[in-house]
Amino acid sequence: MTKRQELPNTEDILPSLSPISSLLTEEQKKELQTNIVIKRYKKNEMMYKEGDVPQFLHCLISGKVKIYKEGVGGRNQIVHIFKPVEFFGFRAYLANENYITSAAAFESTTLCIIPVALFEKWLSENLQLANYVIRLCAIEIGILNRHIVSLTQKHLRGRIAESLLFLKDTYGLEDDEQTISARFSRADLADLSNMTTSNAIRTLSAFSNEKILDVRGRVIRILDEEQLRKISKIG
Amino acid sequence: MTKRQELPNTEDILPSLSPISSLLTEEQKKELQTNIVIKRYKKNEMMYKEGDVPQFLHCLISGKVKIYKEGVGGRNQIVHIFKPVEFFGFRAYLANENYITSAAAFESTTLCIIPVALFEKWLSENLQLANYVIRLCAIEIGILNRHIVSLTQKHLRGRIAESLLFLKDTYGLEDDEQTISARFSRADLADLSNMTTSNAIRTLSAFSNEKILDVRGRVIRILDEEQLRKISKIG
DNA sequence: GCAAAAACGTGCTGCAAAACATAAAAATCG
DNA sequence: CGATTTTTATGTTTTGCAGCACGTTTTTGC
Repeated sequence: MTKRQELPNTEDILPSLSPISSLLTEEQKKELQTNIVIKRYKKNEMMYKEGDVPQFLHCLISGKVKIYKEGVGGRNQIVHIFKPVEFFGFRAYLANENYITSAAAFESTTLCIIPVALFEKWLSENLQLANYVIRLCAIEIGILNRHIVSLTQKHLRGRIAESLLFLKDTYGLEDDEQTISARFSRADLADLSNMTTSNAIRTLSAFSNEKILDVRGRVIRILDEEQLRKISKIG
Repeated sequence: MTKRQELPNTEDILPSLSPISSLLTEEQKKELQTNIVIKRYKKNEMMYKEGDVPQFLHCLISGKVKIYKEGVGGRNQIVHIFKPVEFFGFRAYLANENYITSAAAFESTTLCIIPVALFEKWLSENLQLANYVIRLCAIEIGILNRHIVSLTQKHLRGRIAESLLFLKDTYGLEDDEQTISARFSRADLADLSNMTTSNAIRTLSAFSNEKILDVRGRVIRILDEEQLRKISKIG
C-alpha cells in the first residue's frame, strides 16, 4: 500500500452528483457512469486556463474553486466561486468559444470531469436538463449584472463588505455563529473585490478597529453584520 | 383617418421574428400569432423598471433598446444594448426574480410582446428552442465576464474606446465606412462606459484632437480604428 | 421662427484609490 | 529547528477621476 492519497471510488461519488444525475434518463446515467473521471487538485492548482479549448464539464465534489479572469496589469478578477456540489466549465463550450476565464483550487479539491460534448448531447435530448441549465444561466446573468454595478460604483469599504457577506452566504458560519467558514488570503479577497492587496488589508484593519470584524490572520469573525450590510448597501 | 401613427400589422411582423419562430412547432406558432401584441415606444420611454414583475417576452422589431441598472449615486450603468431583431426581458422571469434592470428606448422603437409564461411553456416542450436559449445565455455570460474586467480595470480612455468599438460592431458603419450608424448622447456613452458625462465629453475631445475620431455632436467617425483598438486593449 | 430646455465643452478643486516602499510576522521547507 | 520565502501590515507619494461652476451650442415644443 502506497502512501499516496486515495482517490474516492467512482461509485461513491455518484450519489453526490444528484443535482444533475437526478435529471438524467437511465440511458444517460449509464453514459455518465462509464465516462466520469475523478481528479484531485492541490491548493492553487489550475483546472483550466484562459484560451484553453473546453473539453470537460467539471463537477466540484469537495473543496473550493475560483473562476477568474486576468486583468490589464496582471491583476486578477474573481468572477465566481464554487462550492460543492456545483458544476462549471461548460459555458465556453456551449458558446463555441475557448475559455475566457481560468479555474483554480483555493484549497485541496476533488472534482469529477465528464466530456463536455457528452453533456451537450444530453442537453440536446433531455428537456428537463435543458430547462434546469437555462434556470442556472438566468440566475448567473442576474448575479453578474448586479456584480457589475457593485464593482464599478461602490467604494473600497462597500466592496469588501459585500465580498465578506457573499462568503458568509456561500460557505456559512462556524459553530460560534460568527466565524466565516472559509480561509482566504488578502490577495484573494482583493481579487474578489476589485482592489489591490494593500487596500484589502487596510480596509480589513479599519473594520477591525471599528469592531465590525474580528480579524486574526485569515480567520474572520463578523461581529456586527447589521453594520456590514449597511456599508455594503450604501457603497 | 386619424393622424395617429399606424402600428404595423401583426401579420407583417411575424416574418421578422424568424430567429425564434423558426424554432417553434406549428402548434406554438399558432399560440404566438394569437398572443402577440405590437407596441410602440418613443425616445426614452421605458418598457419596464427595476423591481417590476416580469410579464412579457419583448421582441425588438425596430429601434434601439438599452438595459440598465441604477447605481449608487443615481448613476446608471447600461449592461446591454439590443438591436433588431433580438429578444429580451425573460431572464428575470426564468430566474424567478423581479426585474433587476430597467429597459428603455434610445429612440423611436417598435417591439412586440408575448406573455412570458407562454414562452416558458414553449421552453418546457421544445428542445430546439431550449438549446437555442442556452446558447444565447452562454454567450451573454461570457460577454458579462469580459465586461466586468473591462469596466473595473481599464482607464477612461480604454473604456470609451471599447464602447465605441462595441457600437461599431453592433450597429455597423454608414456608407463612408467610418461613421458609426448610431447617435448617442454623451450621457449614454458615459453610462455605457462607467464614467461621468464630463469625462465622456473630455475623452472624446481628446480622441478628436489626436485625430483618432472626428466628433461632430452625436455623429462620430472613426478615423484610426487601429489606434482605437490598441487603446481599448491596453486600457 | 422664437423661447425654453436640454446637451455640450472646459477649467478648476478635492478626494479616493493605486502605486510604491519597507518592515514585521508567519508559513514553508530542507 | 533555523533559514528562506511568502504573506501581512503600515506609511508615503502619485494618479485618476468625480464634482462643480459656468459659458456655449444644439434641440425641442409651441
